[in-house]
Amino acid sequence: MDNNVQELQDYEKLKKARDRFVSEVAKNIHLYDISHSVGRLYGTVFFSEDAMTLDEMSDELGMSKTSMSTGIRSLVEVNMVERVWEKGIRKDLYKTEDDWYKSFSNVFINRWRNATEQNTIAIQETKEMLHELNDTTGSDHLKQLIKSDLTKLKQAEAYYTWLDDVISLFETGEIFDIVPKREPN
Amino acid sequence: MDNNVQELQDYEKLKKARDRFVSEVAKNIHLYDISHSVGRLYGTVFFSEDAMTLDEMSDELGMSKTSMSTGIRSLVEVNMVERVWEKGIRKDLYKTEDDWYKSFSNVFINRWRNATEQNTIAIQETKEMLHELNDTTGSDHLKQLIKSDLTKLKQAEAYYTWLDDVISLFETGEIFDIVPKREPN
DNA sequence: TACGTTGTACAGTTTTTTCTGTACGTACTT
DNA sequence: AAGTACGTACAGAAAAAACTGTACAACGTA
Repeated sequence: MDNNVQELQDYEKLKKARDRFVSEVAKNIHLYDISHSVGRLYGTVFFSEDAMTLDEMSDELGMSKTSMSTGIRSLVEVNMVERVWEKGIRKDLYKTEDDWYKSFSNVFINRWRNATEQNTIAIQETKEMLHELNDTTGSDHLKQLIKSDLTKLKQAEAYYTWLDDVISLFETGEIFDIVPKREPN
Repeated sequence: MDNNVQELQDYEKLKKARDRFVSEVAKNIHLYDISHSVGRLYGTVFFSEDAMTLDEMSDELGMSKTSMSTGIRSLVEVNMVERVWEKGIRKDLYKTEDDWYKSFSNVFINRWRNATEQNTIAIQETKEMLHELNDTTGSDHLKQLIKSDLTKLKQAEAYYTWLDDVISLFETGEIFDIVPKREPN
């Protein structure tokens, strides 16, 4: 039937349209420390009408089920995707967290919080090492270098403290008082 | 001489101390889309008393001069490192931008601004494609899917608009009114 | 209990990224 | 003009990351 042919072509067009967006998301998702194809995976699940099974994702993306499994897991870990249950369905089902403010902020906050924490610890430890060295060494030149290093570290430390404050802004949700959420129109 | 031996050991300790910090920076620098070893390179230049030449970096890190060249270039491109001139020195000299607020914010802003822009464009285009399809298709089911897709895209769009606002906060420096810079103490 | 389904650990392969050495262009020096 | 020093383009090597197929454990079903 002609109608069916036309309809199939139309579905193809839908796919194309979706793909335009998914490709772009995938291209930029690395900013959230997520790989390109996991980004595509996210996009695929995002557009799916219903929650998807691993097999469906595998079909849709033409990739191994193993990849889907690990990919989805990493998305679940950062709360961008959640597992859902449906009566009578034995397979695991997944859907994207639909609040982007939540899902993306979340990833962002976790990664950056973690990094600043680690860096701050490293600064403290480095400072300690330098102080100790300063107390034990007899070399004036070395003491001079240490002094200069400490100055640099203190500046870095100040920056990380600030960054930490910024992250808190997001963590507490205060950011939404300053930059209000936008309503879809 | 015993004193010399001791002093050498002390310099080693200085290196170790610096390394503690540099390693951590390198570990987390990927959040700024910079690779691990370019992160180490940054750290090395950061601690150097004087501006460094490519050869010095190469020695210090035990890596090829070619790598130093490309690494430094990428750091210069994102304004984390700058080239400096010193009278009588023919080689290129580099030092780190010492205002971390500037250097890091800069990288961050550029990358994210770029991503949101591209994503927003993609959303617009996808929306157009969907609207067109909606106008031409005869399938009710398809129209339903399109409607659902458009809703999702509008939500994403709202999120990106918000994100764009947030980035502007940093770009304009307004963020510092809200979260003031910290003074090193 | 035997059998089929589903998800994932793991080892090996493929792909991508990073790193190096060579070669060469440019610019300074003599 | 010839010689030397310097930075980088480019091609290939090495390393890292991503992907796949196989095998198996867990669980449900007959």
